Amino acid sequence: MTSENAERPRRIPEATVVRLPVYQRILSELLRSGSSTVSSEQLAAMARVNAAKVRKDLSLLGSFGTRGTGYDAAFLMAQIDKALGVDRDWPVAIVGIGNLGRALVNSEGFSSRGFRVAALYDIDPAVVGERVGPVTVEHADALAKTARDGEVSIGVIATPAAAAQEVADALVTAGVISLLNFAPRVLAVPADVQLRYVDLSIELQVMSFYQSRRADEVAAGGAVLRAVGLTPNQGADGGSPEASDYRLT
Amino acid sequence: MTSENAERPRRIPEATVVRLPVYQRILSELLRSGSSTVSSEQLAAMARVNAAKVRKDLSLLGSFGTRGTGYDAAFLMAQIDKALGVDRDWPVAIVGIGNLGRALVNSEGFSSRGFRVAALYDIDPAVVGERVGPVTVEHADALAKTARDGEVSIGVIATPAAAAQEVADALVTAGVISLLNFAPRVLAVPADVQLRYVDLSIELQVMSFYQSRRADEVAAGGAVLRAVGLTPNQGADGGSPEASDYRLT
DNA sequence: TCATGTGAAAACGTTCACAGCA
DNA sequence: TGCTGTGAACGTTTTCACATGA
Repeated sequence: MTSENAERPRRIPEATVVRLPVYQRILSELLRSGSSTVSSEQLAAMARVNAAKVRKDLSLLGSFGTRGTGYDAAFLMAQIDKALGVDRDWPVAIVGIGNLGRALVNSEGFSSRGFRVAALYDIDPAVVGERVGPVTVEHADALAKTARDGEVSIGVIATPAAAAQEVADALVTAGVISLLNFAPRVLAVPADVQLRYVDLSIELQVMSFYQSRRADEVAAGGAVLRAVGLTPNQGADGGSPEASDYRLT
Repeated sequence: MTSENAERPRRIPEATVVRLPVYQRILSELLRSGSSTVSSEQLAAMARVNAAKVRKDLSLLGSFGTRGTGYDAAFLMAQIDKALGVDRDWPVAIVGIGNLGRALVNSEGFSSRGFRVAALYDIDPAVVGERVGPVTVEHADALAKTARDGEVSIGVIATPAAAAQEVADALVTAGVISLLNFAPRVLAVPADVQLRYVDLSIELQVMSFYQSRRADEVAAGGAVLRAVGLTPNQGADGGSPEASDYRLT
């Protein structure tokens, strides 16, 4: 009962879902750099994953490649957009218009992929009423009304940690069921609300794990010899060419 | 040959590694709210995962719990810090001091977990020399020297997309082997450089997938009835209490 | 000839269920 | 009694290897 049903909607594993936007980014950059077709091997190198994985992922959406040639980049993008549901309208509200909120509003990764900044909220009187990017900042109290009117599909929390839970409550009460939280705070929301965290400190901790593990391996002497001394874009001496081959422009 | 070796360093799966910082955040909030012990069930509810998973994750680091009681929050935090390598010094450099860079420097999730802003870089003459947070912004040309002196362990890229690759090259050439990229650009780096993306557009696309999938289910009539109409902090009517029980203060 | 698409196998991660201990 | 720690069962994801087709 949804508009069209051209292909069977095979079940897409979560692991694939998080990779699809990565392929989108790569495809859009390949297109901008003039390529019109791309092989699973190229995609894999740029995404830093295995080529078979790329093929499996893409084959879940349908058979869009051409044997002996590869994939048509523009066509593939459109298909992934469809699978991700990005071909619909996604009005996004951002709450908290500090440095982070402003960075998000103006970020290139925002509008470039079809997402629409529908509303901005803050409680600071000095900010309310200001025009940031495409819209004017409203007082957070107005949130309930706007969201209830179906004018918001995804809520982005960019407030200080102390306000995050309160904002999440307000968004949920207003009927928003997808929250993206940039505040370093654990949020309590009902089980059927989609909630994702974007958190500098979490990322840094993961990086520190891998870097210190590597340091330990080196210290233990069991490590491979591919130590430091790497030259990214200086002439390759014919060693083992890997990921950085598919460098753009 | 590293300082101490009290427990065997069992191999920690990647999936666990990304959850450990989440537990850390929860623990630090529990501590602040006055709790000193925590059960796997509480941790699980707040992290929105299965309790068995929490126990498995933690048991990989050692046997730190007390049967019948739970885990000592402060002690557990210290153990996880050790496993993640966060107990070392992690000087971080941020390149690109726009709105995003400033938001990162001042972010609560930064210093609160022991990471240290060691250097800030930009190329805008209006910004170079300015003091932001704890340090003064240097010109990006100075990057090579500082980093080579071992003064940077993790590089954070917060520039516009157009400059991201160039900055990544500079960081890698300077010997930085862990990069965190906030720019919406695919980067080519040598295989042994640790590279992670933090990307609004990727997150939004994942959210849109799950929300549109849910919409499809509802439209198809096969969905559960747990539709909208949720009340997060308004009185519970005795239904099925779930995650939002463990709400803090 | 070259690169996709896909069964089948292997690796990995999650969940169950309960023994063991405070 | 209550909650951890963990083998064993289960499910998912990755990888291999090759048949298939442009």
